[in-house]
Amino acid sequence: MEQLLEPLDLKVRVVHGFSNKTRLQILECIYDGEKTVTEIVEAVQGNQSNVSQHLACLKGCGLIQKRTQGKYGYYSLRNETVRELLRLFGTLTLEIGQESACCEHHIEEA
Amino acid sequence: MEQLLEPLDLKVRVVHGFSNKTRLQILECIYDGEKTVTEIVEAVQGNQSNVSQHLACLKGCGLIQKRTQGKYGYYSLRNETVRELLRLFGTLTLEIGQESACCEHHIEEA
DNA sequence: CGCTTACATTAGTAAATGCTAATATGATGA
DNA sequence: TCATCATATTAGCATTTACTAATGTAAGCG
Repeated sequence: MEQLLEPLDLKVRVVHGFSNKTRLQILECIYDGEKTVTEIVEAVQGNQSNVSQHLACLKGCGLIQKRTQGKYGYYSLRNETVRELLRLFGTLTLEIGQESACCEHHIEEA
Repeated sequence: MEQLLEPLDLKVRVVHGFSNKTRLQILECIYDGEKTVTEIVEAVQGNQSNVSQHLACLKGCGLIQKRTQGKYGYYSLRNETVRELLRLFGTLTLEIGQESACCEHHIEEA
């Protein structure tokens, strides 16, 4: 029911997983180990439905994995590569610092 | 005219730069060195206006830099961290392979 | 100068995305 | 088995995003 994706499309999908504030928060909050949905909701101060949707997105993108135990769902990062990417995003963000302007249609210099 | 962004928002903006097919193609096509806009347009088989907009976006996000010489604009990756991130995206994509499902509202398993 | 090349910008639109609110499901325990 | 807790799913809407087409600008050249 789904056709094979060419590598580039696959890559876009993977990258896309990182590109949202809530999802980044989720990823960072499980950086050190698995957490339940409720714990994640608290950590990112989000709403349950919203976080749940983002978790599904992240899982669909392959960035995280889920382990179910009883009524709890435990989410964790997929592997070290994901962790390494998160680290590098931090590094790059520091390098770019406040220089980076706006990405939207109306680019204004700081 | 622009307020300081908190680190997380800055990071979101940076990540966002990577999260589009055309932008990813642009970044990969200048992976090995600077290129002019025309060269990039050809490489990604895009339309000039569209590519130009994405270049502005990438520059705004801080992922690339521009050097102007005469009527030519040469674009190149910002630094090694950007290059490293591109490499890691490739790695992670391979790791995830075709497992990754769809990120949209209608998640269908392959 | 006027034409052409290289690139940027604007406007409008279609599509993708993210959010909230409401509801559903499934495990647990009184 | 009924109530509750943990989580998932759905629907609808508002916002953001990406694309195309048209136009603007500046450099180079005859």
